[in-house]
Amino acid sequence: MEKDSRSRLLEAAIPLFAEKGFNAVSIRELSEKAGANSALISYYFGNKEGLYTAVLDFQFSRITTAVSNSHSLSPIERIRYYGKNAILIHQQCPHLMRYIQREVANPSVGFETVVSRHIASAYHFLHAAIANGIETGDFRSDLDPDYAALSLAGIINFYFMTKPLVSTFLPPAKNLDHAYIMQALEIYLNGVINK
Amino acid sequence: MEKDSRSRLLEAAIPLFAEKGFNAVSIRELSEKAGANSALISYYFGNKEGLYTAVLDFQFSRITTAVSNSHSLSPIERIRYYGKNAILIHQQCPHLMRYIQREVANPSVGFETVVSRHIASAYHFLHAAIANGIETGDFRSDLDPDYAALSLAGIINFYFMTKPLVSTFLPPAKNLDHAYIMQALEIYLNGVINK
DNA sequence: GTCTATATTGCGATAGAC
DNA sequence: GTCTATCGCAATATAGAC
Repeated sequence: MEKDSRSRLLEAAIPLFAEKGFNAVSIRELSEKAGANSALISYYFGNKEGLYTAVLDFQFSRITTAVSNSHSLSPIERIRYYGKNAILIHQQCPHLMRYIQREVANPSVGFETVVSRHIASAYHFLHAAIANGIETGDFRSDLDPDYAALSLAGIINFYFMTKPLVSTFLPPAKNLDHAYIMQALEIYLNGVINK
Repeated sequence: MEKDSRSRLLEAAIPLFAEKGFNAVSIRELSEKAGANSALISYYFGNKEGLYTAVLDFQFSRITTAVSNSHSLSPIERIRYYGKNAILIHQQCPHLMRYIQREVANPSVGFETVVSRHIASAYHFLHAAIANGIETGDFRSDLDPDYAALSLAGIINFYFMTKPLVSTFLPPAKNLDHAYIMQALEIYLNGVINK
């Protein structure tokens, strides 16, 4: 059973905008791939930009749901949880990282209302985990929770951001994501844990 | 004394392409800002794409020169050198990071010939520093130099990539770049040094 | 809700004068 | 080396039939 035109347009837009960017995708190409008429973009989303914002909304909501429901974990467990979850998210939403990159490099109209909020919720998750770890004495007391949170975000997310490029000069591995994240978490945790 | 039209076009293009992306900049806007005629873009660079590639070439060459002439440094010193240098590069070339992001998210025709090579040279610098540190016993022997190099690149560069966004929820500091990089290097070095 | 047809605008590129 | 003028094309958006 085929979905309705609105859904088909939205789903066709996800990989197209991700791979080519907003300007490089025409509503003709979009509607053709969706098997719908190009006039329906204006009908359902107002205009091309409205469709893009709808895609953003759909993609970024995945981030906030990912860092929810992880209370009752220890600081160290929450760090590991973040790393494992990153692998999962980018497997399930293979286009999300492109949208993050595009929005950071060149914010669209939906940046403030959707992008910024979801990124902030991920950041606050990390910040809380580290601040908590400093309190409990698990982590070094000379850490700044803001910088340490950003360091962790960097060591994990830079890999996914640059994966298309970086995997060309990385030795092949059967499970590259897992191998990298395990090593990265090891380095990071070793760097922040109180000894 | 004003520069020639070719130089003015090239220099006007750098911030424009960086901020808006290739497609969102018209040759009319470009030539207007450069104080030159739009027909000169074809005359000097073949077409708009040729101008973009010339800009890429100019921007990315900064990376390779940055990691040259740093022999005779110890592994740990080379790690710190990389961090300090990153601050310097992004101060001197404030648009470079945008080009890196754009090229990673959406490679242009100049990707293989210019982008890929310069990024690789930075990567090899880090890889060599870490492999050397493992040999000398400065760094832990269970490190994989590939993953460890990428971890360092991530902890440093993610900050610069996301700075426009992330500095909105980071507490203000008199020298944010320096403060972050010092903390990040501390975490990283603590994580890789043999104890 | 979906279609065709079209209005309108702006683009990149170039021919040819100077 | 620089300019004007313009060609040809592709883009988004919409009016109006069904």
